[in-house]
Order: sequence, then C-alpha cells, then structure tokens
Amino acid sequence: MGKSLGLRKNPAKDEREQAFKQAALKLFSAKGYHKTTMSEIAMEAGFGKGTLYWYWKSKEELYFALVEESHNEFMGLVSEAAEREGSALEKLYWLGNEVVDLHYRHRDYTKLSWKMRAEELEAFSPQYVEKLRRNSSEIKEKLEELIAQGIEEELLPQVDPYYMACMLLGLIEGMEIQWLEDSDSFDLRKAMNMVVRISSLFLDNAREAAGKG
Amino acid sequence: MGKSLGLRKNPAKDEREQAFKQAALKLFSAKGYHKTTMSEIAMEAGFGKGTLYWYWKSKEELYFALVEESHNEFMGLVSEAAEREGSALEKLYWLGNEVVDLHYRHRDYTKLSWKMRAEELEAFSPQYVEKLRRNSSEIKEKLEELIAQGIEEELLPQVDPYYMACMLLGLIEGMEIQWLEDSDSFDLRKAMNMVVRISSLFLDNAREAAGKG
DNA sequence: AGAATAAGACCGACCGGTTGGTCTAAAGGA
DNA sequence: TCCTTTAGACCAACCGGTCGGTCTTATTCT
Repeated sequence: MGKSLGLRKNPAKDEREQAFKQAALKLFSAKGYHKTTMSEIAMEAGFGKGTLYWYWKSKEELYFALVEESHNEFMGLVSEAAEREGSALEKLYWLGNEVVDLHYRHRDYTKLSWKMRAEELEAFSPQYVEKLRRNSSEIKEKLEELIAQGIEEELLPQVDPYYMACMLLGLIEGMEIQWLEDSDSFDLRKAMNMVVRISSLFLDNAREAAGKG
Repeated sequence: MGKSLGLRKNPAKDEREQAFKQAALKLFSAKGYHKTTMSEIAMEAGFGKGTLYWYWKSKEELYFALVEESHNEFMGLVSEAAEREGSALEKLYWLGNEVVDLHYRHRDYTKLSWKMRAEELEAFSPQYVEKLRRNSSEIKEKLEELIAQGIEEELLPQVDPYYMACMLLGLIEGMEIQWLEDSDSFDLRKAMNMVVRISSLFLDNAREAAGKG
C-alpha cells in the first residue's frame, strides 16, 4: 500500500504561465477579447489548446489576470505618489510623469485596459466585474485624497475634489486614447509636459491674484 | 437592366430603415457590436431576420451607418461653432456646452461611438476604416483652427495648436468616459461648467499677468 | 545503474452551442 | 398575375471548453 506520495513540482510552470500571459497580452491588446481565440493564444505561445487549459481555467480568468496586473501597476504608482514627501502638487506632477513612463514601457497593457473599458461588463462573471469596480474606485479615491490635500495646502483652488479627480483621470485617459490612436503625431510625454507647464502657470497666477485680492 | 426609372418606391422604406436603425442603436450601444446578433435587432424592430437583410446588406453596414450618423452630429456642432460670430474663446465655450447637450440628448450614440473606438478597426472593411479616419482628422483640424484663431487673438497662450486640440479632445472624451461609466456620481454638465470656469479664470489671470509683465 | 512505475504535461479531435448570412416560399398589393 | 416584401428554417463557420490518450520525466525498486 502506501504508494508513493511523490508529488512533483513542475519546474517549467512559471515559464509556461509567463509564455501564455505574454501571448495573450499580445493578442488581446491587438484584437480585443472577443476576436482573440484560445487556440490562437496557445499557438502564439507555442503549445496546444489543451495545454493552455491545463494552466488556465478559462478565457475569462486569463484575461482578467492581465487586466489585474495592469491595474496593479497603475495603482502602485498612485500609492507611491501619495506616500512621497512633498506637497500635493509635487506628488501629482511626479505621478503624471511616472504614468507616462509606465505607458511607454507597457503600451500593450495600456491598450488592453483601454479595450477592456469598452467591453460590456455584464457579460463577464460578477466576481470579476466587482473587482473591476473596486479597482476603479480605489484609484479615484486615492486621487481625490491627493487633491483634497492640495486644496488644504492652498496649492489648488477650492473645487469639488471628487469632480477634480474624475476630470484629471479623464484628461489622462483621454490623452492616452489620442496617443494610442496616433502615436506618431501625438507624443504623450510632450502632452504631459504641456499639462504640467500650463497647470503650474495657472496655479502660480491664481495664487498671486488671490494674494493681491 | 431594370430600375430604369427607379420609380415604384416602397413607401414604408424610410420607416423600416428607421425602425431597424433605432433597434440596432439600442442594442449595439447596450451590448457592443459582437454581442449583438442580427436576429435580436430584427426582433427588437418587430420583424424577421430576413426582412432586416432585405434592407441592410450586412451587420457591418448597419453598424457603420450608425457610427457615421453619430460622427456627423458631432462634426456638425464643431462646424457650427467655427462659423459663429465672436471670439475663438466664445466659440469654444459654446461648443463645450453644445457637446454636453448632444451627449445628454443622445446618450446611446455616445456609448456606441465609444465602444466603436475600442474595436480593432483592421477587422472591418477598408472603406469604412478610411471614412472613420477622415472624420477623426476633420474634427481635429477644425478644432486646431479654432485654437490657432484664439492664439492669434491673444486669448489663448502660445502653445502648439495641434497638441492643444488633441488635449482638448482628450479631455472631453475622457470626461465622457467617466460619465458613461458612472452617470450617477459624475454629472457631465457640471464637469463642463467647471472646465469653463477654471479655463476663464486661468486665461484672465494669464492675460493680466502678461499685461503687467 | 537500469528497469519499472507513477505523475502530470501536452495534444488536438471533438462536442454543443451560437451566429452571420442565405434561400425559399408565402403574403400582399397593384 | 407578377413583383415586392416578409418570415424563419436552414447552413456553414467558428469557438470555448472537454476528453481520451500519449509522451516525458522524476521517483522508486531491485
């Protein structure tokens, strides 16, 4: 009896998962969720479909693993910004620059997230949708805190922090779109620099005007 | 061959086409292109699938007819703004308000366009893609002209007009996204008012500072 | 060490369901 | 009667996911 308990670890597991994720990222970001098939992903990774399903439970799970990674990377930056030393304004400018870097480094992730935003969420399993919603709120909340801090420090004008957070997020995401659609004529880095330059100009003038008023 | 005189028109033709377009708009905007079926559209319009295909050559054609209508409506506003009396700034503020109205009036169109933006265009017929690209450029060009005018009139600071146009478009589209995703807590009209208020504050201060410098 | 055996990684044919598009026949109108 | 319009059964292609089976490799036995 007994029988060996020889559980075996798969030495190639990480390697495989990485290969599948990379293939999936490439295809999902290029063609979107629905137009990418599991066979394609498997083939792109150099394996059969059955093997892909050995490592991933479903298409949905694979997809959301990527979406989650993308979110985490962005969220990491926002958290790091919040924890930095300095004024809220300095934090926001730092964040802006880092976000641009991130997008340049991981253009595929940006494209994936962007396509995901246009998918009809109702078609996915509730647990994933819920997760997404939480992620989105998390970012907005952190951003809102930063802006509230800036208002407290009198570096930003008295505006509704929540709206300001949404608008800031909107501006960044909107610029991402322009960049994704035509990277040759629209340089995201240059655009971000313009935003920062104009913002500081505005805020300086506003403080000066307020000081005189 | 036949149709020599093209007479004998179907009196119900316009009515049918409208019914199908309305049904398609409702479903496409709610579920996206891929998850909407032609049978559903036909049923929603109150006809059989065969009838739908009597009026429309393909799913693609029907979809792009809607996308184009949406685009035309937006483009119409931009053109109207450009032709108005007044300064570039007045035109831009007017445009901002009208755009918000348009979105409130035709939320479905907004949602449809938005979903379309995330589709991979390569999957559609080249003629449609070309048309879309032209439309998009047209809007950016018109916006760029308006901004250039504003700079000439010294109402706007000296910035690259093309970049400014992209950023403005990005801001608006980004705010649309926030609004589409959570209309309850983010009121597009209120956000636009904030943008206008902050902009004029900024521009007033900048001109004042420049005047003193 | 070398054979035997167990674990599990891998494959791709296949299945059930779906969907864009077609075909044919009936209904309606002039 | 003849042409237009309508309906929905039907078809072929596609796709996510499964399954039986094979092949590789680590472990155990002698």
